[in-house]
Amino acid sequence: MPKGRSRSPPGLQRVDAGPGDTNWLTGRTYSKRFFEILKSRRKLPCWQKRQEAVDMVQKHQSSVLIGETGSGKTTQVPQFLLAEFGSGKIAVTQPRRVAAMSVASRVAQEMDVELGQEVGYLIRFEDMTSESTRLKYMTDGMLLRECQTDPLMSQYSVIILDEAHERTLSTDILFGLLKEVLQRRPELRCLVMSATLEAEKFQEYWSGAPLLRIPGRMFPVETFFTLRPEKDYLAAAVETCCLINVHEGPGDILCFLCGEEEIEKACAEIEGRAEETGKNTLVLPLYSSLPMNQQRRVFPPAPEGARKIIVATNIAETSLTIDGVVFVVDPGLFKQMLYNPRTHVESLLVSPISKASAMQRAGRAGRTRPGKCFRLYTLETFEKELPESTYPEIIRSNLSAVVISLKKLGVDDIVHFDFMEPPSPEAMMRALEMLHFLGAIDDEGDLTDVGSRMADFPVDPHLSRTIIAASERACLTEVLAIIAMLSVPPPFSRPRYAQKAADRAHKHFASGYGDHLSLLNAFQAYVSSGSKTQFCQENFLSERNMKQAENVRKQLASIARKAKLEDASGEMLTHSIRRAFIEGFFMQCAHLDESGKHYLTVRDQQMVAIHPSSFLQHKPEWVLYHETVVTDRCYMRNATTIPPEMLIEASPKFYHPERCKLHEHARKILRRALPRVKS
DNA sequence: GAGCACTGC
Repeated sequence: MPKGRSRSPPGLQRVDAGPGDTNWLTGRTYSKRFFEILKSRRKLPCWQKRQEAVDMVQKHQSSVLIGETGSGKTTQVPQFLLAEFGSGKIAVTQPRRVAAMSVASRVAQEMDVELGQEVGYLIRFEDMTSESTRLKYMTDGMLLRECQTDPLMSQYSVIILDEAHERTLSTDILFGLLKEVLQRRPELRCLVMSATLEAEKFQEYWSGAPLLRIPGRMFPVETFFTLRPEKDYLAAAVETCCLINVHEGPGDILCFLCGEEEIEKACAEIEGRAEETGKNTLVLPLYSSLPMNQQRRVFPPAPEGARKIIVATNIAETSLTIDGVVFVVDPGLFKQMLYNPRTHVESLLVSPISKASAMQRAGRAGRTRPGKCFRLYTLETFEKELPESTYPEIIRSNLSAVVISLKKLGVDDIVHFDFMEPPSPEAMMRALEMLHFLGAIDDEGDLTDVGSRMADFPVDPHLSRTIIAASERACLTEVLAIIAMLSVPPPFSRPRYAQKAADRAHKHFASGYGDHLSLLNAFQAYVSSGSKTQFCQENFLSERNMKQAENVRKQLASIARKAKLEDASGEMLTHSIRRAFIEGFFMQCAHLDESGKHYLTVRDQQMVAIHPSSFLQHKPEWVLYHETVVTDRCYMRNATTIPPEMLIEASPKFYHPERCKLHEHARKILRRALPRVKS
């Protein structure tokens, strides 16, 4: 309860304090800075609509708010609602951790409270909330996790799903869950906030929820299209950057490309051309695997008289915002992960962006003053070929993790779950089939004990099944370390200028069994090294990714402890570790074909090869692989040798030479191994 | 013997 006297009347007026008022949340006198910030907050477009926003949420259980860039929706609307609703907690979800952190910190300032007290954030690995927290910014995945222990979301009186237009996997699942919770909790309020379009789609899904549209505050951006389609988007992008550099006035350039390699190539070319023209230009690459200190270089303003040219992936479309950009070069492409449920193969493909993305990219030019956007495609392409919005993640993903977590949340009838965009029946079937193979669901489709324990772990079902198996085979510590390493971006760095040296250093970690055990060697060496920074430098390991693996391992270990999984390191570790992995990956194995040149997967006899980055130096008869990646060929990434008798022992149904459906050649090898099988 | 968009639990 507020202490002291507060002259602010209850309700919405609380946010618009005057001199002498005390903080309605804490009872403390407002600081000078509070009033300074308040002055600028009052100018945000959101501020004009605050009564409407509050009324809408009060009158309707679910509502939609479209707030364009610069409207202030993310920071202001939750404050309005908190002031008006008085009691109860408000959750505001974000797709990304950094956003949850930085917005919470900003709002804490605006409300004149200490971050982590009345205003806080909750993300994986960090809980910056306390008992007094009333406004909680969190990742959407975190709210989903919370539902496992509190399916009615009972601690909240309002739930705001922000950036809903991004349609992350977690947001889409939360949509469906919330719809059910709202029926059981009539007092609960839900507000879906989105930046773009799709308003009707949201309204329709939320059965006619009211809609409030708040304009943004941005500078105009003039958009140009090419007259003819470009054959070579990379060359066209480089050319356009150079032309702007020479012919346009001051202002930084942001150029969107698809991947690391082409970005580095483009940077080199633009730099070379800029030198020829004698322009003072700073060319900077930007992509997520770039070390942090190099990523940070894009933010400071260019030196006096110079121009910054930033060549970036999609990371600059939503995750990072760079001020000072006046020109945007947009080839209209990005890399997208697509999952084919029929073949079970994921592939990373260059695909056209959506109209919504194109608008978002163009908007990056109008943050500080009027800008220009050069689209390297025709107006006709834009109008006729670009989809309205990007395909939601849920309809292009492997659903096994989604299905197991819904089962754990008590959603039994997954097929009739109210998805805004229902995934294909085939994708659903494949996921159920996979979970059945893993023993996570029974013949009736109900979650088994094993499945229930698997769902506690924030990893893919193949991996959580491996964890359960490891606890039964006295190798949990080691398997958790390997899984942590498999869950982070590749930890072995191989800089262009020192590839040989990197390969030599990495050899120290090599295990003859293959990549899983090599990852373990690297992790153990890292953990026990004195100076970790120095160790990573000397051994060409990415310190960022190693630290992340350490975090993941800690979290997994703590979940395992709570689940009372057995953790004793036993004998014959290399044997039991591989045996544990088979439990989760017996469907992801491949055998050498008769010619001894290619591998065939056991799942569908697809031709695959060991990835060149593998530690495996020879071609073992049977390997287990973590994943396949498709480029010009199909590669198995992270592969480990498996003796055939171990496969028969683990899964006679799939590997018994007389019962399995494998090629004759594979059966021949299995037959030879049969006498060695321990029954 | 070749390449990893971007997130999240």
